[in-house]
Amino acid sequence: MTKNTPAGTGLASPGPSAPRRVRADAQRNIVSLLEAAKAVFATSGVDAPAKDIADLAGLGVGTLYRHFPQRSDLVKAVLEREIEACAAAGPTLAAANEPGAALEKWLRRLTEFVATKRGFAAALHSGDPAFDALPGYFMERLGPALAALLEAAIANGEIRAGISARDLLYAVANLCMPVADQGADYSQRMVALLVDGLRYRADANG
Amino acid sequence: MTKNTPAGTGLASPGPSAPRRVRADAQRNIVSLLEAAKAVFATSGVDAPAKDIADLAGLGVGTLYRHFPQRSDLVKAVLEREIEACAAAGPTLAAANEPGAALEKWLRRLTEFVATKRGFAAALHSGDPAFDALPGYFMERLGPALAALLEAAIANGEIRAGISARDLLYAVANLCMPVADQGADYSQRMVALLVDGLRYRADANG
Amino acid sequence: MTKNTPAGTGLASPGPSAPRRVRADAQRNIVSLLEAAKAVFATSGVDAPAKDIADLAGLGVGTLYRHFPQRSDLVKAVLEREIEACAAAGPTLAAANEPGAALEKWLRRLTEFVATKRGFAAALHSGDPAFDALPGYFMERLGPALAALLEAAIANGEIRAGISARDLLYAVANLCMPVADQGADYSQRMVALLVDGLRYRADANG
Amino acid sequence: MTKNTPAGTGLASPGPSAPRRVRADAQRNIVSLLEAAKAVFATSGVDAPAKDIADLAGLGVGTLYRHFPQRSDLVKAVLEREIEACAAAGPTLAAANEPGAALEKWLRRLTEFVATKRGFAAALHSGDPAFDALPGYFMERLGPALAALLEAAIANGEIRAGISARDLLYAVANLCMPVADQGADYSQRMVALLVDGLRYRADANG
DNA sequence: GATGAATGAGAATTCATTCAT
DNA sequence: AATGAATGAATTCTCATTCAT
Repeated sequence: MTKNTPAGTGLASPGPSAPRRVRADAQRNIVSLLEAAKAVFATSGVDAPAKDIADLAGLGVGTLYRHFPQRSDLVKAVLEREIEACAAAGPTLAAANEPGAALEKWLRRLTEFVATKRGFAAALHSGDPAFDALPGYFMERLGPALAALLEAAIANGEIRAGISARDLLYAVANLCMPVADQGADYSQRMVALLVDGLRYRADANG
Repeated sequence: MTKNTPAGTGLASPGPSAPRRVRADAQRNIVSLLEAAKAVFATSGVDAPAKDIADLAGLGVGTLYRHFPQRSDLVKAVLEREIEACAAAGPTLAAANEPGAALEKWLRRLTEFVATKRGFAAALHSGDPAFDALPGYFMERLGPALAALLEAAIANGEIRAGISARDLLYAVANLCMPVADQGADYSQRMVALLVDGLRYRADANG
Repeated sequence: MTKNTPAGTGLASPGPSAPRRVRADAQRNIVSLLEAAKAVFATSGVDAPAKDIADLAGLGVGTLYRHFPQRSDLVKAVLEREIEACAAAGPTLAAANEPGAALEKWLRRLTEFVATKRGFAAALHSGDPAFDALPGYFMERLGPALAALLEAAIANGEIRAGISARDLLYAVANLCMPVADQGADYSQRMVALLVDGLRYRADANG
Repeated sequence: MTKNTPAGTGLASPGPSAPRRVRADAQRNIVSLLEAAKAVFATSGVDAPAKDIADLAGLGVGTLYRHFPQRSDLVKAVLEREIEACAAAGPTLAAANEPGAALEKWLRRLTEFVATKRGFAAALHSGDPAFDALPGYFMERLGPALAALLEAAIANGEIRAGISARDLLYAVANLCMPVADQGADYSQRMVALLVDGLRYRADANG
């Protein structure tokens, strides 16, 4: 492992290129850190002091920095699995539903994920250069999944064309920002409204 | 005026209860501070160092704290006039347009204001307790204005019922958060989409 | 005073360009800091923790950083007066002695100063970019003084030509580095040897 | 060999008291570490992070600490061979040259060695107690060599008496400290000047 | 013997806020 | 009223050294 390689979740089995085994105790610590980070992010946002996270994990800050040299590495790792799962849900939903319904369900799922992950939306907006890479990562994984659903629904005449996956993705991320303790389903309602907007005059497509 | 009452814009004429005249030079300083704050907020966000604002105003930080003991007092004061103007535009637009068009135009105006005020949307979300009062203020002034427009459009059968002014207000505020340097009209497009959502199945109202 | 202007010793009376009066208490603090820095530099070298200096001065670190944003500003200020005095001694000695004797005495004086100022020589060599400006400052003030003495002695046939003021200045600075607790006059002996080197075959000049 | 005896270069054949053979692979690692240390010292000085050296050697830090418990052990080992060679050059030069010339040539050789070994001179001066033993080692090996050359030249009337080998050794070490990117031959020029100082009034000896 | 993970004590630096001038 | 000096807690990040694997 080179000097600054951030730790992944370590779940992937070592492929042919895997350069080095992760020691068992280190792996345990990484998991502790991720869990602690998840909890602290939820409580105090992604800008929480590194010490808080290390303390909760019962480890030294040095260990945190060793595995996650950049703050964004930690955030990314915390989100990694869930983003992946969300992306994977796209094809599944598309196979089991009408295109429009698949799109709606997927956006609902995305909303659930982002809205639950308090602090993730915030990280997307924090001016902190440490998070510069996050939006890109978010787009890279979820953009194609959404684009496919979008195209199918448009082709099927259920929604109108003209809105990019990118715009929609960020709109959802934005709508999930917590304000003034809205009810839990505020985000879902607003995203649903957005979807209705997509449906409005869908027949104007062709 | 008690020792720590934050300065308003000083535009209101001293009412019958006004205990103290604002000295002319103090008034000048308040204006300088507001202009400086506006500029700095736009550049560095509402969390910008107090010193930056005081420096730009050509004043000492002490003066800034005298007039605006809380950070949120300053933010509020900076926004006061524009929020007021936005609220006032409601009746005007209602008088000159069909209800649906009036709503749409007003939301466009609101979007323009919020989106331009980089940092305002962020302040709305900052966990900082200093800004706790901001969302309330925002709602208090603009809620009624939007509610009136909403009701008229619903009554006219142009949009469907079921969405509160509060939800919509925050949705706009959220959609105006800057992410990954979207184009300038991203916010307007998303808000328009939201409005289309309101129109979808408007006839299902009755 | 602009944001990062380091404090001088404040001894100069405010000339026509003096933009701002230094407050009396601030001036007192600056003096405390300089004295503390001098003591700490002597003990622990110029890389001593900022906290040590602030503590000794009975002030907060913030105050130290306010007046001396860069470490080198502090070092410079500590040395300023003595470097100045050393430079001033050049003409005086030249007026009262034969050229060769004047040169020798001046170098002796320089040696005394540098050797006493433990840490100064070290600062000159520390790779720390904060001190990048120091050698330049040292040269700028003392270079011309030495050059004048050197030229006079060469013209008088007492020493040979071919050694620059710059080389000699740095040689003295180097010879004053403390090693393995040499006796106090080690530096003087070595500089004297260097001067003898200058005298060797002085008549080869012409 | 006790648990923490630092590794030498391992060149000496195990004497009668050698309790343990150095394993071949350990010997290979020691060589790797010395080469890496040499390179890193040249680049970043003798205070370079231990990790940098271990990485360059392709080994773990633990291995570095096993063989060189103290930082100075490493520095000493890196210099060992060259210091030895320098010491050995004394008799050789003495046999082939007039005493004065031998002295001059040997000092030139010493200067070359010290000046090239960026960081060595610095280590000599670093307040770090880890290096306390270095000056002693330096003196112990080179002092006698220089003393012999010095005495011969004095006896021959070529230089004057009164300067100790110790003083001269440290003077060279000092003059080789890099300042303000002097030209590469600055050190040689200054040492030559010092030697001329020794020659000045050499006839006053007797 | 080798490894590299863990530790945690520093050190630098910033900035909101108070208060003497 | 205005000023801006002082404060020091808070935070980030680094690295020498130890020790479990």
